[in-house]
Amino acid sequence: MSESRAERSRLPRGSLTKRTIAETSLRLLDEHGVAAFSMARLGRALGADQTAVYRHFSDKDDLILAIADLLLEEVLVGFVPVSCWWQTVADFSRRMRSVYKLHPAAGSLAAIRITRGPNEMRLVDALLAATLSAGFEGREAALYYRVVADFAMYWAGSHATYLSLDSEHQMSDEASWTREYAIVDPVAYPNTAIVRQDLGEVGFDEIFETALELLLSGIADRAPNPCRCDEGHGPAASPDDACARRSRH
Amino acid sequence: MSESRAERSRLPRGSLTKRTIAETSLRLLDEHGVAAFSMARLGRALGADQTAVYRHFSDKDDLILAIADLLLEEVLVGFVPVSCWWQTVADFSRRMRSVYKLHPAAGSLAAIRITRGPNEMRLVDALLAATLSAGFEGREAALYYRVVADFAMYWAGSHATYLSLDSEHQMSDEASWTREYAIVDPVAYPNTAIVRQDLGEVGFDEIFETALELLLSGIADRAPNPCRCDEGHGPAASPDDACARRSRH
DNA sequence: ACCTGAACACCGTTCAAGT
DNA sequence: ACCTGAACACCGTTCAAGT
Repeated sequence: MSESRAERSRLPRGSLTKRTIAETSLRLLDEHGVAAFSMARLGRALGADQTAVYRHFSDKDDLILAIADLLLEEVLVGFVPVSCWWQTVADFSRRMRSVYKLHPAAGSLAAIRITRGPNEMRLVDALLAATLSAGFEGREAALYYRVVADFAMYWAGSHATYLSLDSEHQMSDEASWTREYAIVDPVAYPNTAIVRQDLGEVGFDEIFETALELLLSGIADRAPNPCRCDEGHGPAASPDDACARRSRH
Repeated sequence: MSESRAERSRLPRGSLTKRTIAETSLRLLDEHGVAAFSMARLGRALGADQTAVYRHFSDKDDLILAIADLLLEEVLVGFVPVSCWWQTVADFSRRMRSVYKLHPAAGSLAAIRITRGPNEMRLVDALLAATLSAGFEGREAALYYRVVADFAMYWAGSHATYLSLDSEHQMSDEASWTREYAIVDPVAYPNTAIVRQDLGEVGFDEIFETALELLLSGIADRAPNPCRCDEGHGPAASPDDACARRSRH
């Protein structure tokens, strides 16, 4: 935490770069949330005047795109496309969500932003490779690529936004809102009353994994090529579930 | 547009209510976007001092929740749960997204916010009725309810946010970003190069309908009860596709 | 009880001036 | 070429004063 300095001397010439500014922004967002992400606080954290950032970014939105690219870079760390397209898409979706959950404030700002940077291009190409290896062609390949890419983006972004709002309102418990339904009026809302106990016990991880499995098994049903792996597809997909479904073709 | 008044006299006593303030906010957001949604402009639009709003809402976030509830109210207009759970869930998801697309600025602010108002409770109960009628019970019913509710919320919110950003950056064409991939380097990104022509031709409506159909057909595969309707399930689901799948059980 | 308006502590961004 | 700092036009919110 070198956010404030008692005495600040003029910074040496090339000490501010796009990367250091973006990294410092990300640290600031991680530590103090969206509310603390102002140009004034960023300048202080950099040991520079707040307006020095404008030499490197045209405006705050431009800086946010650089932060979004940092997140994508983190998604790419350890992401290795494999021959099985199911595994590749599932791995990408999980990594995307993990990184956004690790950086909820940055994730909420980066959500659905298109950076057009090399990190994004690499991810797009890897996902398209998976879609093509599933046997889809042309327009259909583009469609299913968009479906899985948007799915991963929207869920990661939405969960990050939720966590970001949550920590700002200091409620921390991710399932707290569902507990409010436990005291619902059974006459006005009979169906809610039936599952009132269960609603609070379903967590975001399980919801995400279920949605992911539904999506991928649906695509597998429609894909010309089954994937080339013989085992299960991760935590939520048991072998006899996912692979048996694919072997119908 | 009565946003500005040359001369403003003191407002009569009960002329400001939660509802009129929320409705004026929604109109302001629709007409001028998120950037124009300030307490100062809201006050002017109401013909009142900007601080008068604080008599009715504790802060701006409280007001945003009221706007979110207005959107849910609009989702409920014409929403009639039917005996077929597939149709009910599909109808809700489409209505949710339609309303958010009609109000992109408000939708981007309302995204993933929980209002706990009666409109929300009614929607939750209707979706739970659908899930239960599919034959799911207890914890599993709660899980599949959350999957479809979150799906609808995240896609509606993300598309609204995208449209909201879009109109702020004045690019309007929803597929413009995909065109940039048309000039991609085929050596560095070989898979992208293969489908470069097709990427720009896939629209958000088609992506959404495909994702919805994948999700619902996946749930139908796992549901104890097929739904009780004999026809197709809307624009994207042809009879021989959706209903044939369900009749496997 | 409800609306007003001055005041406060912030914002993002611009631009002429420094080094 | 790069960083500084005063300045500008905004923000959301508080609170004592009006009616």
